[in-house]
Amino acid sequence: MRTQKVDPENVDLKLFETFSKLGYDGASMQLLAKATGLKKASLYHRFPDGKKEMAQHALSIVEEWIQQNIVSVSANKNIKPEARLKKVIASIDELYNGGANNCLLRTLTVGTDADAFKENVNSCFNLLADGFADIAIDLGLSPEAAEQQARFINLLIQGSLVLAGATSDKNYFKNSLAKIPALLAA
Amino acid sequence: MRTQKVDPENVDLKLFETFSKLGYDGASMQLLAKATGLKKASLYHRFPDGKKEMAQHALSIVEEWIQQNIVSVSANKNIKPEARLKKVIASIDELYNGGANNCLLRTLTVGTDADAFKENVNSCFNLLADGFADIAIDLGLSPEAAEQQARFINLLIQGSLVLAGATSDKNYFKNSLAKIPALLAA
DNA sequence: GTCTATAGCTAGATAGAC
DNA sequence: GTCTATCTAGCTATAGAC
Repeated sequence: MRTQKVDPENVDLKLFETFSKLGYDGASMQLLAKATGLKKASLYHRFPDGKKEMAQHALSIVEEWIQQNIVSVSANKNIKPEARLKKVIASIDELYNGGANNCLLRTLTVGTDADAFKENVNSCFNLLADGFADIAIDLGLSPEAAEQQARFINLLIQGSLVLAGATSDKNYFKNSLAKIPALLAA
Repeated sequence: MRTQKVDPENVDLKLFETFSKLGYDGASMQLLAKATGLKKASLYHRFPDGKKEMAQHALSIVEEWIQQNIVSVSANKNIKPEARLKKVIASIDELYNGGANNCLLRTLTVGTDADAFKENVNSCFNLLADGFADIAIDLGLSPEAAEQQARFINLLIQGSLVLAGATSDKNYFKNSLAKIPALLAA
């Protein structure tokens, strides 16, 4: 196996960023090639099933990110739940660049091939909710209340990103993140 | 002027629906033609500036809808604010088909030509917020609190539509609508 | 005002040299 | 593994008959 001349992790990042910003239909192969620094044919070498595979790969990157930065952290009983919550909120702040970035889970649910991504998008939202619910339970909420609040946090984040993007006012996002601790208090 | 063989209002509706569902990049001229029942060339006759004008037109339809169903109703002092609120919530429920439909204001903010629609999308969100704030003030909230809650309602609606769409669970939307009255109580 | 036909281009995808 | 060159199909948009 030859050495890859372009760093795979950077390719991953650029695919994620481009699909997040432009959605599936808006992210053309030309733009993806320019963003990654690879020619189109090279992208097809890495992703033989084409653009759909690239978007699915971007989704899988998000799923791994959620596992590592939300689910694993949320389940770590060695850390106080308050501290875990602070960590996952900081991670989400970073993921969305303080509210400046779109969410891939949202942008991939609109377009001609939205159905192809729905299952994986749904499972990402479930993972996120599971993470928040884990912390909420350790903070003293009932499992039912924890799940309900965790789902509401997903809603707050998505709504704030839509409004922040549409109005260029990141405060929607910042304010929503700030509300989370109170929502999970017993 | 010859008679238009295809009802303009139905064309408007289909443009709105198609752009809402698929976004700007996903709504191809072919699909728009099929949806409206007009051939591509006929669509260009009605919208000489092409697809961008069609999307802007769909946006303007939404803006008019908001004026008529939210802003005007919210400002109508002849009706009790509680009743006005009920009406506008019912209208929003209808607009989004109980949470089954995407929001055009959201889908047009993602894609290669998102910048072209940002200003009008922003003004639609402002109109919506103004409507809710109007009612909130009449319900006894301070102007500052009214504006803050009205913006939060926009966020709730958008977030709930994203989650409802991604998970096929309309309860996200229904529950968010149900929360609105309490949010505007003095 | 609507249509058929088509121009001109870009899309996603592939072949084969290196 | 990456590239140039290219294919076909789809895209937006236009010309011109009716």
